[in-house]
Amino acid sequence: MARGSTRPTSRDVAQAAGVSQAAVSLVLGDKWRGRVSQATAERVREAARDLGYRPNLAARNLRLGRTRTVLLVVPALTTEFFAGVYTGAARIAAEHGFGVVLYPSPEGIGPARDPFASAQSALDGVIASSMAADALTAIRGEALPLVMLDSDPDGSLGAATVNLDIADGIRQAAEHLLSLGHRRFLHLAADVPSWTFEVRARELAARLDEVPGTTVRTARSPISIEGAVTAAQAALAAPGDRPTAVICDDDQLAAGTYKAARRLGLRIPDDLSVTGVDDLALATAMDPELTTVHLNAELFGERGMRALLAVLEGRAPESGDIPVRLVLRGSTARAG
Amino acid sequence: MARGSTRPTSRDVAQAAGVSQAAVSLVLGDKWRGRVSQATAERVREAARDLGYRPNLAARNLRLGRTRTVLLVVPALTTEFFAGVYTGAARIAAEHGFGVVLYPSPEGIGPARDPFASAQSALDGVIASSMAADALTAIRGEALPLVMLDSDPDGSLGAATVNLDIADGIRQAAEHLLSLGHRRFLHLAADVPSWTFEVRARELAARLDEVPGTTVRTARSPISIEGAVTAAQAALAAPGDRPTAVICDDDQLAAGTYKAARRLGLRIPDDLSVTGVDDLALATAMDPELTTVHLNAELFGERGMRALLAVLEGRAPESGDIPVRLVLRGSTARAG
DNA sequence: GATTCGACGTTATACGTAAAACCTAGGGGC
DNA sequence: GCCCCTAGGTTTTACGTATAACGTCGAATC
Repeated sequence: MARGSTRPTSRDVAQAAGVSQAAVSLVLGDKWRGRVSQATAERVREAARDLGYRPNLAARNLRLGRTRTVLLVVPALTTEFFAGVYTGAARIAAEHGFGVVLYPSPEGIGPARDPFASAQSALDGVIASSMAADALTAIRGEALPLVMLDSDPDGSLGAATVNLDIADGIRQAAEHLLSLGHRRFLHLAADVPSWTFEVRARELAARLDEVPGTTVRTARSPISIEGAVTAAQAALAAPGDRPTAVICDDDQLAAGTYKAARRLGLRIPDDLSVTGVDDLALATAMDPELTTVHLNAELFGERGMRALLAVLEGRAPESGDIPVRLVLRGSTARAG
Repeated sequence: MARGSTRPTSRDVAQAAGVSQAAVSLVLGDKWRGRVSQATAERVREAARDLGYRPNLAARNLRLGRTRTVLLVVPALTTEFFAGVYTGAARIAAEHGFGVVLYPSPEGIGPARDPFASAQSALDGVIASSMAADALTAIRGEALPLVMLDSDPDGSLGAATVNLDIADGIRQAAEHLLSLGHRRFLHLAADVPSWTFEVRARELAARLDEVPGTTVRTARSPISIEGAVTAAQAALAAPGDRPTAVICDDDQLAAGTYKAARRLGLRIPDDLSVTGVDDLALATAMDPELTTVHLNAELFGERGMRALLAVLEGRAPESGDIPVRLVLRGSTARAG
């Protein structure tokens, strides 16, 4: 195809078709109705095909002042959750002629590298998870159209937000465990400063406060299976009456709790009920399968992208949280 | 910062500093030794800072004809393996002033969407996993500098390859199980056409053929925990002497095998030994912990990026496969 | 005192595209 | 016969940057 030398430009196509460069631009940009004859348009398209012409995106972006590319800033890709968010966002983007570039907040790449230098590409807008804390300040400075995922609607300084109804999910989990007779809880919380985790803590405390006789311990852990093992083990082995139910901020923490329970000789769900949040593949791989709050990651990404498109077009984004639901499996049982 | 109107250009900076646009370019491009006085350079830098100037990447890319951006094409982001590859590649890229854009091969986005349209950005080169099959033909057509990950060194048409020494890993696993007395094997293979899986099958067959009295069944499964459950269950329950050891193409398949074993009432490792490949976080979360071939994903990404940089500079990429090692844990035991 | 030279800049140009402004011929209306 | 309109193009310009080519002025060389 490419003759080894340099890529063909629209001028090369014009020459091959015997027209001006402007005509090529009109035809290929589909703006030729009434400006170029049917026959000429066909000649141009044929020449472009023969030469293997691909428009130079740098030139187009420069000319148009926009790139039809948005950045998706995520905390990490160590679980399939944000992969799902990306899939949803990319699908909607593709339907509107946009591309999505992923920016996983760097761990070990360097101290808070600038996402915009990294993407090396001008951007029309940004979708950012509130969990990608170190990238957020840089994003703010750019004054780009911005949609925040799982972020405080009041504290987001006017940026559009798209949220999962995580409060309702935690409420469902608490309700479920209460109805099974549990009264002594452990909240295994993610040690990450993000609204989405603050909500979990607030909602859980609020609900359990309403029920007389309940107690709740809180332990904090980094979001990883290994980290959760030590945190859960310490919290479960602490003096005082042992909790009978553990509410984990996500499925990885729940997996760590399983391992901690094994080490302590506790059986799930007989001695200890456990719930998670996310519904990763991990959740059904464990023994017993994990009762967890299912999050629709792809829908989350879709809604995020739709909101950004709305912002870009000056429309108001769709409002309302995305519903979630507790999936009952084998890790929860009647308090013994 | 940006006054709500439009972003400042190098010309705005020039005006603010009382110099020409060319001088701004020289100073900010660090090419001013002997061409601009120290004092003027400082004035320019200050003006740029005050205005919040950011160079327009589209313009720079157009002018230079390169983008210092490479594309990393991966099959999926459902495990942390390719997240590690990205981290390694991005680290090396950053050291050389490059950015890395991730392109997860689409599942459900559309029929083989063009990665280059998607990235919406001109690219200097591509690093592609051989597992991202549907994207590969599009990549070939672009005649871009290309590095293949885990691809057949002979069949890659001259593209540079960087490979894990997966053959050695499988050999270590087979050796380990043979030394424990196992003779009846199940190979749970990934149902994905990729060199990296062909190598596993070939190497395993070759090693077991050398030992008289061994038998090996093969089952194929899509790469997911759920998919592996059915495949492993069927293969283990098939008529004939049951295998005593299962060699899985990756850890997700191993996790599925655990679940299948539970359903069949088989205990690991007493009734069944299991090995995997990858060493995901999953591997140590399972009970018992999984004996598996540890792959250094970050090093893999680093080597891939280094090879691409070499290609871009016309040097020969470093050769030699990346070593791997079997990590012994609790899922393998003496054949009963 | 003419020449050279380095320090310090400026002017001009090109990258490839999109689109506004312009041109030309032929036909229809009056 | 003149005017205007439309179809079917072309010429020109601008996007913002990097850099090659070109000045200028004072000091140093011979």
